[in-house]
Amino acid sequence: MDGGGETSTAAKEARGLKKGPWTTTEDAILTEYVRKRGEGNWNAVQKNSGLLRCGKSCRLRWANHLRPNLRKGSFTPDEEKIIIELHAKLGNKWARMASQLPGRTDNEIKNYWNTRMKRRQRAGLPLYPHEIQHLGIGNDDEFEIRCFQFPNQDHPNHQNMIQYTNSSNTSPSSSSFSSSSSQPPKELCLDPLISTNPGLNQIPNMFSPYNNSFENDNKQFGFSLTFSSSSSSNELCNPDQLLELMSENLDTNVASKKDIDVLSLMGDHETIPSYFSLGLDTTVLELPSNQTPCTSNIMHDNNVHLDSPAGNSGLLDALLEESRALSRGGIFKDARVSSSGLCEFQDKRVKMDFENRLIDHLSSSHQSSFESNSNLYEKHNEATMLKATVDDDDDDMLKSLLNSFPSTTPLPDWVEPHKPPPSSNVDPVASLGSSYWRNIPRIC
DNA sequence: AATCGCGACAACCGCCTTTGT
DNA sequence: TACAAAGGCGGTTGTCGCGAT
Repeated sequence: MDGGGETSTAAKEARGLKKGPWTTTEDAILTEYVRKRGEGNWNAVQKNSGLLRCGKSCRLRWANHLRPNLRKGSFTPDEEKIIIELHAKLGNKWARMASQLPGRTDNEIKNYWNTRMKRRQRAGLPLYPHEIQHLGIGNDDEFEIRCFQFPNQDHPNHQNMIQYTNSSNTSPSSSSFSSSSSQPPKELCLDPLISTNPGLNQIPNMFSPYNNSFENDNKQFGFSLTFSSSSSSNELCNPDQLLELMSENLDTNVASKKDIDVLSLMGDHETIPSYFSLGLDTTVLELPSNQTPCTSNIMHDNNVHLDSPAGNSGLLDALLEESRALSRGGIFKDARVSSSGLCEFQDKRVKMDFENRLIDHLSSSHQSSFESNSNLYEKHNEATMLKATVDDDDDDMLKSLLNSFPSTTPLPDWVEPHKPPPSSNVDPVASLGSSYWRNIPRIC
């Protein structure tokens, strides 16, 4: 985490400064020096102690290995949980994370995280457990937004994370906007296949426009969705009815997973990308380890901006390339409007992603009622978790889900309010696509 | 027994920020 | 205000040990 600075390797060697692992003798000298003179003024260590190490190397050695109250050994489960949560909240701010973990160094945390990331990447798992996504934007004076494309079955070993840092004091609450005031966030570029953290700003409203086969009459719900299923119901039912229904629709094999830990189901069994947070006023682009920085702007089709990698690992090159390819083709290359006017998505991941987002949104809107009824809450969690694994063709389930929430359910920010059907001379596919891309904010 | 892959860890590099003059 | 030095940070690389093949 430290070192170099103004002193090049050649210069150090020319000055007779040592590199490489520290010996116990050097450690003893440094420890004794700090004991006598205290921390700081590290460049004076060499002069005053005879230690042939540059100041930064001394500081690093002291901070990471010699200073008192350091905790050694593996991270505890609690510490791991904290790290994951902090990373979801802060990104690669190792020093800040370390400040939350007494006795741990930024280097330790960074090493842990990078190792973990690689491991999960190989396993095709998302970086964050599902519940962590809700922590993505905290209450700090700054918040960061990350977008991820997690590995999935179609794109194994591809992982993308772009982090946007808000330098203003914009609060999370002020960054979201209601559906009625459709003020878009500051532009961001997003991979269209990357899903959006529920309740945060907007995402592609690929389901909303010009569909009428299934339309919720409730004005407060105020949006329409279309399903290929021929059945429809405008009856509202309560959440537990939904849960009953969802449970009934789960196949027995899936239902047998009831004993599986809920959180692990949420995080590790997702088969589609389902995390990321959107934010406003993005000003700084940061890229964690193994990720690709934006260095030059490339404008692709559909006004989506993506940046070319520079000096990154091959992994990120691949990720960016995939992202670009998806952007060029557009998610709507798979969208078709059938003769019946139903929007069908050939890429089921898109639909599943939408469904899961909606589930998250609706459930979070009713978190309090769930929490007041632990059994119901547990059931809901179970159903939600298992939803990710059930047959995504089951549109009845989603329909019932939508109908099941009370009329006071707020409209997700990312669902466009219901609009009257367009005139017949409007190409529904074109409308859909333009609507979608219009709502893709950009960065860069 | 040799090799390979992987995880854990330590250390360095280069850049940026802060501080002092 | 400008400059240089010191300190801090994130990214990257190298090494070592261990288990699997």
